[in-house]
Amino acid sequence: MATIYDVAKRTGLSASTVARALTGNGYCSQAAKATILAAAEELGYVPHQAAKTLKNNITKKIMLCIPDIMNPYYFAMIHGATQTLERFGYNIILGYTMHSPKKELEVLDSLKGRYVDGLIFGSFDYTPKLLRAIEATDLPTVITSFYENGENQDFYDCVYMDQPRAAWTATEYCLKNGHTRIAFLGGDAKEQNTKERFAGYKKALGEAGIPIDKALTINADFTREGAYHAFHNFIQQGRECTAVVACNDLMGIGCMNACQELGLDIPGDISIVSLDNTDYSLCTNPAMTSVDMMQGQVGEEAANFVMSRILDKRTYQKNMAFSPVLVERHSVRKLK
Amino acid sequence: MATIYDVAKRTGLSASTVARALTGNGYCSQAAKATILAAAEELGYVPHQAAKTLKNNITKKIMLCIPDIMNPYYFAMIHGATQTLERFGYNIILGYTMHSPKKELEVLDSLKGRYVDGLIFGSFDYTPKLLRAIEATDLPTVITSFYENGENQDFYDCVYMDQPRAAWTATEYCLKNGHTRIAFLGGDAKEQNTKERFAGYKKALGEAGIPIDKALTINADFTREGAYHAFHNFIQQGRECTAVVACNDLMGIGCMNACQELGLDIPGDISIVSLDNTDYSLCTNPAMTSVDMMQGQVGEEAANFVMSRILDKRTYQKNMAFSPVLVERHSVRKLK
DNA sequence: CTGTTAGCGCGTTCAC
DNA sequence: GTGAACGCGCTAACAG
Repeated sequence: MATIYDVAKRTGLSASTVARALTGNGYCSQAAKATILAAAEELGYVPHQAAKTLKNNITKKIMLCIPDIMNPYYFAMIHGATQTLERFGYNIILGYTMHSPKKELEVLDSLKGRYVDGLIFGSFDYTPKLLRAIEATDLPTVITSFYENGENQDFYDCVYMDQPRAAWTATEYCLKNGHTRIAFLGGDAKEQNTKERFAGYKKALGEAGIPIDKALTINADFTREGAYHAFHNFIQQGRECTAVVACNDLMGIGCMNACQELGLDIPGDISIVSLDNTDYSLCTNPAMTSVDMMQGQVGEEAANFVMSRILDKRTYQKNMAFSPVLVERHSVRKLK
Repeated sequence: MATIYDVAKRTGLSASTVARALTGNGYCSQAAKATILAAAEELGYVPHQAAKTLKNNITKKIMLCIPDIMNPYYFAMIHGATQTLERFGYNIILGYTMHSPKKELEVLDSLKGRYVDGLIFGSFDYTPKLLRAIEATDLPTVITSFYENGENQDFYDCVYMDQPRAAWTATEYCLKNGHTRIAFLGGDAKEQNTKERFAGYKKALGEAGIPIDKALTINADFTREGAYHAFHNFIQQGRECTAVVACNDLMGIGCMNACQELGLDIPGDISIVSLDNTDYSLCTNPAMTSVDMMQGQVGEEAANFVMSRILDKRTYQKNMAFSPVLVERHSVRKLK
């Protein structure tokens, strides 16, 4: 690999002149610059990243940390973030926490080696402990949920979908179509994610004057299989509902699978609305009505937010919430 | 950030003793080691990655380059590679070539900055030019297709699914079930990927003594929408087939969408087999028979192959082909 | 067993 | 305008 010293030797100039010519910082005659550029080209000179980093502490890399690589929910986010960061000449390092709090802390700990300039972090469940670990990295950070730390909030931004509103939108749509017995199909009730979505569901029912029926709350695990079994049980226990709000597309599909097996028609017998609006909702038959969570935009803005912290050295907090958009398809029956 | 010098000062020992204690290379008394470890812990010392890299030229990063982030086909591959590399303490840097030859060359060129130790590269279309660009990176490389360069093959490995065999398997399955008018739904006929799959389709028909009918070849673009329109046209032009071999799940689903809209029953009127076996094939109704391309294993082995080039300094070529496995579901009618 | 020294490649002083 | 010199943090060679 050619270094600036090779270029210096070739041109008869010194290494520091070469450095100035190449970076554009400091004085350098036009003539010298031209010969240097030509020589660099000839030698195939490319600056050594590690040497630059050691000098300026700039890695040109951002870690994007997500709970689950196989979940299509995150595809659009990765896409959006990648596209935006590329314009800044930044690369993404993928972090993968496998839905495990322990793994999250491990990944964050490894970041202390300063091999990235910033962090975009997605989790199902923010805790004070997690936030402390994020703060300890001392990295410009954006989290993809809204979370109030209580104390110091300035070290991270929130770019997120308004989760309660998304669930509210789905529930409200069922109500508007005349449904009153609406089941909620969520994940672990203790995780922030499910809590927020449940809150939106509850709010919509409350506004319609319908009390919460605990028997209509189903807790699964955000997977198709999990939801399939959970909904199968639900029906076999004799529970009755005319509509289901599923907390993600995967669970919406699991629910559909169960209905098909049990001979229940969709939307004739059971209506389904899910959250996410990934491509999965186009694959089902009938196509599934789903609430778009705009993960592409979340990824883009999250990237813009980290970059503004890095480039403009912003040190105060900025948050940005997106509002969900319901995409109507054919999985909900109009009762009125 | 604490450095070894901070630890040295704290313990009253020299920086090199600290380095030896921390890396485990070279002599260091147990007593010294204990105090050093304790001090390092206290100070929250973490080695600076860039400094290490500058010294040993080891980045502990692999670039994984794929054509399309939104395509679920690649997610199992990312997953497999990530899991394997993690065991080696390696991270993935995501490269995204957007299905564009120009972008591929750009990404490869950027790699000359030596910010990764190895490369796993996926493309739809390998060309001599592309291979030359890969060779120019001078990086241990695995490509996820089989491609014969003609000249120097030693600088890269191939870890791949046997594509012709995958298409052969799908076609053979239709034949075995009594179908004879079988359409081929592929991508751009000029790209290696579609060519290989078409070859398998052709071989299966040939073995059954059925001539290729050009009218039954449909060229779309590997997307759901593209396949939807292409198949819609196909039917409206009055072309007739009893089965379709779709080159990926997305196109299989597009084909299903078209059938549903045209009032064609699946599998009653049209049978569909696709390649990929992503989670998408479980979302449809009926569930889609699909050929598993084992992308998870491809990702894992590709990672193992790069690592063996890096760690064991292997310089000769190794290739590995996987054989596809058909996963039978309910989208194909048994005519006999 | 430990400390001194030098260098990885680059960028930024500071003299000239 | 340009070059010499130094340091980012770490490691390896050598000397003690």
